[in-house]
Amino acid sequence: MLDPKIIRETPDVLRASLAKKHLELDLDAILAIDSSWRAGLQEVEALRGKQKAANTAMAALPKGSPEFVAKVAEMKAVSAQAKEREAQLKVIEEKFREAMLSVPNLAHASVPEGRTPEDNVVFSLHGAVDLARPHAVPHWEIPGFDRLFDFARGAKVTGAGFPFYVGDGARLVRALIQFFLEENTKAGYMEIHPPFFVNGASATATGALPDKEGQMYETTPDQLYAIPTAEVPVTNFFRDEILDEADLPVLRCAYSPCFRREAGSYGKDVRGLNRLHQFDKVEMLKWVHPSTSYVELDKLRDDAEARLRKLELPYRVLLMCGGDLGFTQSKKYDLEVWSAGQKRWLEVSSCSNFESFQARRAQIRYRSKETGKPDFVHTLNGSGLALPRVMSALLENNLQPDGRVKIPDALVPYFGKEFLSFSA
RNA sequence: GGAGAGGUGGCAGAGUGGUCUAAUGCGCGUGCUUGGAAAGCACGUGUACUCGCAAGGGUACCGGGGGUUCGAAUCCCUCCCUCUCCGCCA
Repeated sequence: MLDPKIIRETPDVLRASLAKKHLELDLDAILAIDSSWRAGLQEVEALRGKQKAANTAMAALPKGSPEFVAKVAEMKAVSAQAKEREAQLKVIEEKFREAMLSVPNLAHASVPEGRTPEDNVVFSLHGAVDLARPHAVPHWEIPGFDRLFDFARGAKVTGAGFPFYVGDGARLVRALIQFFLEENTKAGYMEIHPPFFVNGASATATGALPDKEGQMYETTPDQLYAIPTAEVPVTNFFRDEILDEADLPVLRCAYSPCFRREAGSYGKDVRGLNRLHQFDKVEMLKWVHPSTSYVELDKLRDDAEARLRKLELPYRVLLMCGGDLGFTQSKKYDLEVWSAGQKRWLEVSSCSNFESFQARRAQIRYRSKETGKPDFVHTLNGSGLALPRVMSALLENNLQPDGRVKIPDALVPYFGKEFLSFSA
């Protein structure tokens, strides 16, 4: 959520940002709701004041006295009017709230112009892509792949996009989760193991609702949402709290499975491990002082990159253009790993600064030492990392002539052996 | 899932229809005192929205929502949460 003052006092700033993000919004309608809300509020407050004054006066009067009875009759009318006006105000308030939730976050000045993913800027490139083996195959064509990554049985038991990981496949998942958690903890992110379902309030606070309603699995009859990312429960960890400024920045990491309906996805993007309804991810999150959030974003991105470097995977960093930025982000980097068999880049991490957008929705603040007053923190998060596409790259890039997959040195202690075998 | 008891400010805890902008204590802040500190004393100490150039006003908030009433922390309904006991169970 944006500060209503931005809409009210500097609508042109928002208009410029909307243009950069290529989003449409009827600002004038929101401004009209806002001014009618404020007019109504003043009216209601005046009536309330009248009631309060009468209340004080009546308390001093004898209960059955003529003055008292007269006052009751008089205040009955005021009370009825106040009730009516309040009901009207409530309707307007709800409209205003909904309107505010439909306002996207501002884009940062450093976000490049552009409309489509093709307009994203290649921020940096790491590792030698031409080292990739020319004869590498997509991971789903590797002999024995189906034994370790059992999509058929997953489809039977649950549905498409819910694979079983078997034997060395399961071992690889476990090793990567452990590896990522260890590395992140060493980098200063305290580990959290969150709930995998959240309520509507939490989903709204991070922007998953109402923006991505159809993308989440929803339970009945309890109306809980299966988390699309650990970002949702963990960001809400401090919901409605005021943090101590001295504790900032707060760093956390969390493993969770992620559940996404991915309605509307199709084609080669969804082959093999590229896009699943359930996948594993370790997420990194930060709550920071507003003055430091862009420095912290760079550090966050570098932390995510460090995981890929340690796994010896070639990758590139994209700086997302305005049109590809998303509803809630102010600035975002995507990390893409090179997948030698598919000969394409696969997104494995997304590092974003939300500034105060999430903090305002979730009411996460810090108390400023300077003013003594609470102010909204800035929140950031980034994958560190998402597993399936990292596995795609590992399988395809590290496939040996004998059909085994070389496990990167850094991962061996977690995997327990140097090669993954499809025949085991 | 069933029965019962609860949910009040940073914390503890009083308040069962009217001056509650919530007693009292603790904590915290400033000052006095002191060589310095403690103790003691004095004063202060929530959040949000809104009006105003400002000084300074106003309104709301006692778990959430709704109701009764001229008036609700207080009465009624409902939901959520916590605790105790029972049932079921990894």
